[in-house]
Amino acid sequence: MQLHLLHEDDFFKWDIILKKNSRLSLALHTLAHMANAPDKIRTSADIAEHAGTNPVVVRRVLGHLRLAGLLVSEKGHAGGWRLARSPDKITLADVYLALDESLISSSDEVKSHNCSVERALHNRVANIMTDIEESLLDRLKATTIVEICE
Amino acid sequence: MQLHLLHEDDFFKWDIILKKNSRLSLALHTLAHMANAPDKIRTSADIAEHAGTNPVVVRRVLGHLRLAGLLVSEKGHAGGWRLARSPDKITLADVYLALDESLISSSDEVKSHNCSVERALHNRVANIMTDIEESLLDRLKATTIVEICE
DNA sequence: TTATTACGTAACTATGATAGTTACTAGATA
DNA sequence: TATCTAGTAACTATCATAGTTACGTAATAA
Repeated sequence: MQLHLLHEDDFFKWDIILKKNSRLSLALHTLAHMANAPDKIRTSADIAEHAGTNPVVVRRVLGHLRLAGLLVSEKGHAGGWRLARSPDKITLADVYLALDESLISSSDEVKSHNCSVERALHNRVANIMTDIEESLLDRLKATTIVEICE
Repeated sequence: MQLHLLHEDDFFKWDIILKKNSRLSLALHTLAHMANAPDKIRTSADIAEHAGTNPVVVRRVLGHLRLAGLLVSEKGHAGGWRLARSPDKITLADVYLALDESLISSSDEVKSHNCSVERALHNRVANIMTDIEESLLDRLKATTIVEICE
């Protein structure tokens, strides 16, 4: 434990996210359904029931999509969620980015590495992961949420 | 909570690993140092001290590399760890695979999805991630642990 | 105007993955 | 035979995430 406290920054960690991450699943699943009936307004309760989760979790996740301009939400009677634009204008990359997902940890640019080997290793892997993430985004950009339902 | 219990399999989750995963960091860092002095035998205690972690954690992680034939370990006096083959024959991909890392969860082929949209979405994303992982492995294969120190 | 509906969000709890730790066994060597 | 080191089981600690409760805010129907 002392070791951890003394050396916790010694190691870089290039973090790849999405592990057991259901936010992207929830977001894409919901958007895909919305793409099938773009005018229908859905409540977080309905979405949550279909997805097998909690309305608060739904509002939490879809809130990111609202901030990114992919969804709009309305309060009160007959309120709920709907697409903010045509579903053929929403790509998987839009959703990925809206949720701040990234293969590389943002805490990556963490404190300097004491060890030159560590620095070199970090640079190598960071370069690779940056390229890979770019490839991933290119692929995600090539698919819209409409295409999922076809 | 009941919802979770009732519907926990409703959602697919394509898991991408490495998040906050220090196993790969520890493995590569250690191998890179070993590549600098291939004949030197290092104890898990020495490695742990340099890495700022625990000898048991080191043995646990390096054990995977031993099973994969990248390292050998010896017990007793003057025992410890060393490379099993020339460092220019060990690529980053070897290490990645030795640790059973994968961008895609192995629990991905989980129970059937009740929802056709979910199935379609899963297939789309799984295809993309499979391709991306292949690209990643290609990139990792192109770098050996020797090159890190140069 | 008031009741109802639904989002927005804070604060807390539960779960699960991972690392850290202790303690022991097995094997090798001085 | 004493010492050193790996191997490993079992436990604890930490942290990220999801789930939950509770309440405030806004919109609308009556």
